[in-house]
Amino acid sequence: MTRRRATLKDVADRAGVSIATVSNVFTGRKAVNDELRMRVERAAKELSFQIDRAASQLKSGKARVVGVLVPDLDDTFFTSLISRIELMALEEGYDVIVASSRDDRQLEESRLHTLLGWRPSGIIAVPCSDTVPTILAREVARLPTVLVDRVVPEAATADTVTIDNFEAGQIAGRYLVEMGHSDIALAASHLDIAPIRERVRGAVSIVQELTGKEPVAVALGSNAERGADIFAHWLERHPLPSAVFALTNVTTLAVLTALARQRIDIPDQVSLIAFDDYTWMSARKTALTAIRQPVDDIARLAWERLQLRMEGDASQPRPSILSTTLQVRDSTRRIARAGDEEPAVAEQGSAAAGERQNSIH
Amino acid sequence: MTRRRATLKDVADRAGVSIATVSNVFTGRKAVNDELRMRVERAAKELSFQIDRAASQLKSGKARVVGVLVPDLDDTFFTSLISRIELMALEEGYDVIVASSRDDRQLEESRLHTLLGWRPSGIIAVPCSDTVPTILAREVARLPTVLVDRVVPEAATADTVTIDNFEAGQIAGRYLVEMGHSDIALAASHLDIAPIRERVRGAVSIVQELTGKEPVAVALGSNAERGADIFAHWLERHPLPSAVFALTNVTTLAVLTALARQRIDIPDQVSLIAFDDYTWMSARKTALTAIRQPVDDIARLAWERLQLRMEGDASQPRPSILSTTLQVRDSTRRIARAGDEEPAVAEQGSAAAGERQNSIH
DNA sequence: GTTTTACTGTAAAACGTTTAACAGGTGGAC
DNA sequence: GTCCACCTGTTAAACGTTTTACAGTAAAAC
Repeated sequence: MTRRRATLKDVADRAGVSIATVSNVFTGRKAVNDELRMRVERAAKELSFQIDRAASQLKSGKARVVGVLVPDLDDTFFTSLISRIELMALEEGYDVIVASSRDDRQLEESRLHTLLGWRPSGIIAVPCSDTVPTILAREVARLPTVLVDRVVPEAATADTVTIDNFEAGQIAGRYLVEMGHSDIALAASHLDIAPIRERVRGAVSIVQELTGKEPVAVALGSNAERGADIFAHWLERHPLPSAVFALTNVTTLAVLTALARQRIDIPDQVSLIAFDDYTWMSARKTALTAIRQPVDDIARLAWERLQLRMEGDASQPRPSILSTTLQVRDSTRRIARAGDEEPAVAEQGSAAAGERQNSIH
Repeated sequence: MTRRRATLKDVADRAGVSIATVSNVFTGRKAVNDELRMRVERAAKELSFQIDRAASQLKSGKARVVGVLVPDLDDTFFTSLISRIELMALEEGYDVIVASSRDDRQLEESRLHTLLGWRPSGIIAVPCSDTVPTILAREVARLPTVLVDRVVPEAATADTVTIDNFEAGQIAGRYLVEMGHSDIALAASHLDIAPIRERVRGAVSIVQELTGKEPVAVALGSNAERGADIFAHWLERHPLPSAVFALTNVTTLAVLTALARQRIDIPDQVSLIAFDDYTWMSARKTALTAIRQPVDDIARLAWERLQLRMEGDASQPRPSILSTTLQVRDSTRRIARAGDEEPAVAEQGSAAAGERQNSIH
């Protein structure tokens, strides 16, 4: 019943040819007479034969697998990356092994270690911190590697694909200032992650330059529920800012949750700029103004770089830096500028405080 | 520079032992003298040696990989499934190969075929239609297989883990009727998918039993943006129902998008029950009442069943059916029942029509 | 008619592991 | 003192492919 799996030899015997011929039929690297080919194909189908990848890979040394490592498989940013990579990999005949580091440096190393055991043709990794995992740094000479998102391009010894995080911060900051805001909170995840720091730096620098005021950054972690608690707690001991810029999609969720819980209205009481651009962000009465990362481009670039490397390109590691765009929608209200014709900020602040009082009861 | 990868033999030479000893150190299936063991471990570290899985698997016949096939890697329901499976797999020392069938029967077969090439220890698959892929049906005797979500448990020849879709429809339907609704639209994805049909059947049966009216099902597909267009279009040629029950998280998104676009208020103009329960559903002023699938339990059960099979359990295939729960929040308004004290439904309908008129301009 | 060339098919040697079978040495039981 | 068991370590044979080298045949070139 549980019959042994068919091998090249079984097919060869049944078709009355040598295993080399069968192999040639399957790999196509040598012409095979039509009649024989058909015999082989029929035999293979009858035995539901399937090349054993382990054996194939062992002998040929070529793997047709890429490893993809991300910090969190529940974060839609990373899964949409994976979805796109999986598609391109499929088209080129590669399979994808996924691993999640769960934002844990140690797990990251160990996941990479087992990933490497597959002798993959390449690795696309989103590190969980901005120090490149030692195991990758060591392998980078022999293993095509592309680092995505959470990287400092200048420090990396491999190809990188990142967005211009500083610019992203600036874009959001400038827009908020243009809309009259200067009392701004930055909803960060972790301040020790390079791209987050850059987003903060971008926003802070432009807001400071234009208004003289410094936005305050709050670290909410990378879990939406816990982040909501932290932000709610923060709201209790600080005056309500006139605008919040969320620096990741998870902190966007955290901020929204906290705000909803305290019945603080967007954008009447506080304006919001979200990060990333997902369907749910527009599927609401007040659609969210958001900084959009070009996920498609990120995935495509990462794959293209990886492919080049897998084809043997040994040139200097190259950083690719993509721009984000601001999707203007309804969650950012124009308010009168502080110090302009009327003391709008104060008014806004007190109104908000009143409402909050209300909701905390 | 691009040095050859270290093998057992390299380590053995450097440590001055035989390759069998090195293998024993790594697999631990035979005791090795402490001193030798340490020599081996040091040599391995110095060469950054790593067992070649292809060779190991070829020889031992054991794989320590499971394949996971889902219909869509952009659907959070499936990715949260994967996330949980990956964690449990990790704990047992398995790696995970993911593949997406992109809701395409043909691609599904071909993805499964390549998945099988890995000789995985097991496969967890969410079929894209309710007919079990032929290739799996054929393999099921020798390959541990668990089918999840989109399956008809009675028809499957493998273990299945599903929710009680009929019951889910009933729960939502009953709740809507209790809240006074009888004019109900069902936002389905595809009506040819068994679980969707069951959800429809559940909702229709209970609503019909309690009110005599039959909810109408609309097929919106499995893409939120396109679904929103379809639903918007549907709204234009039908009177606004008093409630919508979305049967998947994607159609939830589609409905929300269409409603937001036409400025139809939830729950004032139309009530909504969402499907699945994600953070973004509560992170809004009117948090969504939703049917919650026990994703954790689904993933856990699927893994446990798979593990049993991988350990050799050859008993009859067993279906596991889990219950959903209704998370009552703010998106479903209580209205006066049709035919009761006041003609609320008609009033509701005309108000909605007016508003819609407005938005279509 | 002989030599080339081209074309197909096969034999056989790896690839890096696991693992059965064996070898050598030590210590205990008798 | 002999025998046996035990403990460690090694040898060598697979596993199912890919691929090189070669053989055989037929067609083309001379």
